[in-house]
Amino acid sequence: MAAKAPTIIDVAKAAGVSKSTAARVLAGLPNISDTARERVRAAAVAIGYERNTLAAGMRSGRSGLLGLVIPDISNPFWAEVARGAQDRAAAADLSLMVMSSDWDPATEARHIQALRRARVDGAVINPVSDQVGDLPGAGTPVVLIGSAAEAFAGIPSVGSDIHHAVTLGMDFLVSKGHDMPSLILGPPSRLARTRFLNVVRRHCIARDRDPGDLAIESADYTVRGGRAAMHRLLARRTVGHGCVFAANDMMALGALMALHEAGVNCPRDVSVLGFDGSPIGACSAPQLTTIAKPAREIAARAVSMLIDRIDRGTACAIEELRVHLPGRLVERASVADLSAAVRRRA
Amino acid sequence: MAAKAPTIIDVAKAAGVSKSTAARVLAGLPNISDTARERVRAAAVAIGYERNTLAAGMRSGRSGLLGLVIPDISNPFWAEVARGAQDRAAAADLSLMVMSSDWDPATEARHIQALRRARVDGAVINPVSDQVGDLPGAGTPVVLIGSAAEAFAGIPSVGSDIHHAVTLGMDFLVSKGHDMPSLILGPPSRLARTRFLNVVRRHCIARDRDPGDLAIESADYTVRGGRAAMHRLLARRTVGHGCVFAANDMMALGALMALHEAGVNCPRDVSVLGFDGSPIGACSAPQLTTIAKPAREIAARAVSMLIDRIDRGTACAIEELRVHLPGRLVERASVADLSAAVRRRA
DNA sequence: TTCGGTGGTGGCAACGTTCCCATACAAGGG
DNA sequence: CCCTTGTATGGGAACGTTGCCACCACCGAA
Repeated sequence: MAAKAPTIIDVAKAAGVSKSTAARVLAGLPNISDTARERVRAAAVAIGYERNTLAAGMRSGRSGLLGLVIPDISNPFWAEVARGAQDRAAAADLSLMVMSSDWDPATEARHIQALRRARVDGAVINPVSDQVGDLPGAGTPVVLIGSAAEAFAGIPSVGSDIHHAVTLGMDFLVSKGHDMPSLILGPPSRLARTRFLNVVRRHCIARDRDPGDLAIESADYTVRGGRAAMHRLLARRTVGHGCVFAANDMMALGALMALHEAGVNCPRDVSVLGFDGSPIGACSAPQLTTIAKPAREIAARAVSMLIDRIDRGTACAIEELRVHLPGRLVERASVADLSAAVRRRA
Repeated sequence: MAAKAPTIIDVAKAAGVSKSTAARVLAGLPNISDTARERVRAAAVAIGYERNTLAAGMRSGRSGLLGLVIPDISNPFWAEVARGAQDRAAAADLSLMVMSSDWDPATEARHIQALRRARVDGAVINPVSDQVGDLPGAGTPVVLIGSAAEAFAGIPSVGSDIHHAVTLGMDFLVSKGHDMPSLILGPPSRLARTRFLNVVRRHCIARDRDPGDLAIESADYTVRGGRAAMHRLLARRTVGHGCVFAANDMMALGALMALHEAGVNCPRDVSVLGFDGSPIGACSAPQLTTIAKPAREIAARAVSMLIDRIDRGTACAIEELRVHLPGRLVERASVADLSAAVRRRA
C-alpha cells in the first residue's frame, strides 16, 4: 500500500517547527532564521515532500493549470502550436491541458467546460465557432489564436498576420511568373476563409484581374479534403499551366496527391503553394513550397500574454490586444519558376 | 470584476436546503426526496453552479487528472496517440495532461515530477529512458506504452506486438521478391531498437542469411535523421536494387527524401518500408508502404487500463499485465513488386 | 525604565468539497 | 405504547495549503 504522500505538516514536525514556518520557508518568504530555513529544507528533502498543488490551488485560487484548445492535434501545424505552448507553460512552472475540438463547436464547448471545471487559471483557445461569444468561463482569462480570433471584441489574440502572409504568397507567385492562382480554401462558414480570400481579391484588383474569375474549391483542412478539392479543380479544367494556393499545408499535400494521381506533374504543369509551414511539407514530393506561420512562437506569445493577464488580474488596460506575427516564405520545390523558363526560352 | 464562482453552499442556499442535501443531489446519491432533488437541480442550473474539481479532489484524493508522457507530440504518430488517449479520458470525464519528453530522459523526469505535483490520478508513459526504475510517483498508477515498456517488471503496458509487426514487414518484403532489407533504426541505446533488430535477425536466420550482412544505420526517429541515414546507406553502396526497412515512418520519409535527392527512384530502384502507420505517410511520393500500429487504440486501451487500476486500487491481481495489439500492413506505393517484375520478364 | 519597532515564530481560519455522524420523523412489529 | 428500522435531512470535521494576526523577545531611542 502506498504510504500517504507527506504533507507540509509532516515536514514541520520533522523539522521541529510549526507548519507556518515550514510553509514560509517552502514559499521562499523572508523573515526566517537561517537555522529554521536549513532544517525545514533538509526535512522536506528527507521525507520526500512534494507540494500538493490541488490544496494550494484551492486556497490561493490558482490551480497552476492552463488550457489549450486547438482544432486538431493530429495536424502537424497544431502539434507545433501545442509544443510551443507546452514549453512556454513549463517554463513558468505551469501545466498545460491540450484538447482537440475536431473543428466541432459542440466538442469545443465541451472542452471549454471541462477546462472551467478543472479551474484552469486561463486558456489559449483557437475558436472554431466564429460566432460564439461566451467562450471564456466567467472571469477566466483567455487569449485567442488563429484567424478567427479578431472577431471577438475585447479578447486579446495572437496570430499570424494573414494579410502579410497571403500577400507574401501572392507576390511570390507573381515573381515566379504566375497569374492568379486557383484557391483551395477552408469551409465557407469560417472567417479565416473570408479573410484569406479577400486578400487574394485585393491582390487581383491591384493587378487588374477580375476576382470573379478565381477558381475556388472548399475543403475541410484535411489531406483528404484537399485531394478531393484538387480533383474538382482538375475536372473544371480551369487550371491550365497555372498554380494552386491552398489555405493550409494539409490541403496542399492533398492537392499534390491528387495531381500525382491525375498524372499531372507538379511543379512542371501545375504549381502548388501551401500555407502553414508544417515541417511535414518537406517530405512530400515535390517538397511543398509554403508560407510558414511561426506556430511555436505564436503559441509561446499567447501563453506569455495569458500568464501576464492572469498575474495582472483582469482589470488592466490592454494596449496590445492584438499581436500579429509575420509569416515567412519557405521556398521548396512545388512552385515552378515560369519567369526563368521564359528567360531560358528567350 | 468577475463574480466569484458559485459554490455548493450557494446552491444549497438558493434551494433552501443544507449543503449536505445539495451535495447528495449533485453526487446522485439515493435517499433524497423528489422535491429536494428537483429544487437543488433547478437552483444549480439557475445560478450556474460548476463543481470545483480542485476542492473535490483535495477531499476525495482524486484530482480527475490523467497524465500522458510521450516522446514527441509533433510526430504525427504520437499525435495520434495523444488523440486516442484524450478521447478515452474525456469519455470517462477525466482531463488529460500531455507532455513531450523530446526523447530526453531529464525532460521526461521533469514532466513526471510535474504530473506528480499536479496530483494526477494516474499516468500513461512512454518511457524514453530504458533503465529508469522510479518512473511512477510512489503509489501513482502507471501504464506504460511503447516498445521499451516491457523492460519494467510489474508495471502494466500496452503496445503493438513488435514481433508480429516486424515479421509482417519482413514477410511482405519476401512476398514481393525482396531479399534482406537494409535497416534504419533508432538510437543504439534504445531497447526498441534491439527488439526490432532481433526479429529481423531471426528472420534472416530462418531464411539462411547471415544477420551480420545486414546494413544498418541509426538515426533519431526524425525525418532529418532518416534522410541522413539513407544518404549514408547510399554512400555505402550496399543498397543495390534492394529495400530499406525503417523503424518509424518519419525516418522512412527522410529516406524517401534522400533517395529523391540522390536521384534514386523509389520504388523502382530502392523500396522503402515504414513502421508506424502515420497518416502522413499517404502524402509522400511515392506514398509510403508501412506497418501500421494502432496508435489510437493503443492509447485508448492504455487509458482504459489505467482507469481500471485507479478504480480498483493498487491491490489487485493483474492477469493481463501486457497487452499486445497487432500491427497491420498498409500497402501503398514505396515497395516494388519484384516478383511481378520477374514474372513479367519470364 | 518604558515604549515603539521589528524579526522570527506559532495559532488559526478559510478555501469548497466529501463523508461520517447525529437528528427527526414515519412506519411497522412486538 | 415502546422499540426498532428506515428514510430524509442537517451539522460538522477533515483534506493540505495559504495568509492573516498575535505573540514573544530583543533592540535602540526617548
